[in-house]
Amino acid sequence: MAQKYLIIIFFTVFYVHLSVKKEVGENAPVLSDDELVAMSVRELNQHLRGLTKEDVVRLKQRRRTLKNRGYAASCRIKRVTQKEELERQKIELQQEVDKLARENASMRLELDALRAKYEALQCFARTVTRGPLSPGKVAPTSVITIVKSASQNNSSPSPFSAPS
Amino acid sequence: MAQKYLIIIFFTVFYVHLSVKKEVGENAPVLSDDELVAMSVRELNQHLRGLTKEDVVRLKQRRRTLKNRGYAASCRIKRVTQKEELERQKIELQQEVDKLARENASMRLELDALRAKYEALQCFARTVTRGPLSPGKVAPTSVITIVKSASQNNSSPSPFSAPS
DNA sequence: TTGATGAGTCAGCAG
DNA sequence: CTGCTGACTCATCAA
Repeated sequence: MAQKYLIIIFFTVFYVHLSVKKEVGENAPVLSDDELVAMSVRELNQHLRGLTKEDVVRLKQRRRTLKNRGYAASCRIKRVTQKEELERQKIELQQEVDKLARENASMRLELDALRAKYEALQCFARTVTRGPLSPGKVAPTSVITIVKSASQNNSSPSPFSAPS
Repeated sequence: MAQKYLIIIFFTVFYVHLSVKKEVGENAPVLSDDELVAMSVRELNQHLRGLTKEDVVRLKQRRRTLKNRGYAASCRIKRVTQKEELERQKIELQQEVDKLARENASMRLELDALRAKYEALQCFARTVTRGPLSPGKVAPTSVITIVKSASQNNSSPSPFSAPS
């Protein structure tokens, strides 16, 4: 009857299984996970003396699994580290953009102001140079005169201020 | 003897295990993973009719596991998507920084050039205005005269170039 | 219950 | 072999 053979097979399988478990139960506790994973190959080989071939395989597999656990952890840490790094760089670049934009805006203002001053001076120079020649038609241009007292105790006073 | 009981226990355990496997073997193939995972709860309940309580649990668990597989996949996709997005934004910001820096540099050149032109014009104006009056000592105070030109199409040609 | 995510496990690749 | 990473599973949390 088939069931009889099944029982025998099951028992056999389980006996093997049990005995293996027992051996593992006797030998494995000698090494903690931390010890096993931190051990060098040479140290490991010394602990492998007098063990079943199967036990050796089993122990090596446990070591590999423990190592993998660590690799997985560092993989995750690396992942979040890289992400944080990316975000940090992004913030840094954003700050640089802001700084440059501010510089840009202020320079644009400065440029506009200087252009205006330049043009004004240009007109003034025109009137001065051309005025004496033909006082008649100076223009449809308006004239603004600004007096600025710049020098306090200047030995060689300049009639014109430097551009702001 | 203990082993006798162990055999009985093992056999019992395995008999249950086997029969369960058999039931799964009979019922599971009816539904593919894709079908099961795509099924609504209501549809699922209809397929659950006439199944062992244990089978119901098993089928629901398989469904949950399949769903989880999908969740894990979208989690990974999301992760790489976010990373790509971050890198994209970083490149974008870097380009903006470059653009602003270029603008900045050219404006700085323009500003310097204009300042030089302004000062040259200023010197010229000084010689023109001060030369005739009193080449020596005019005053401890500086006077700036700014002329604002309002008209665009000036009929009279300008002796000075416009600011570049 | 559903969806998301950290951790652990395994497969499989690269050095 | 060692280390890394994608995929899967499970536990666990939040909605």
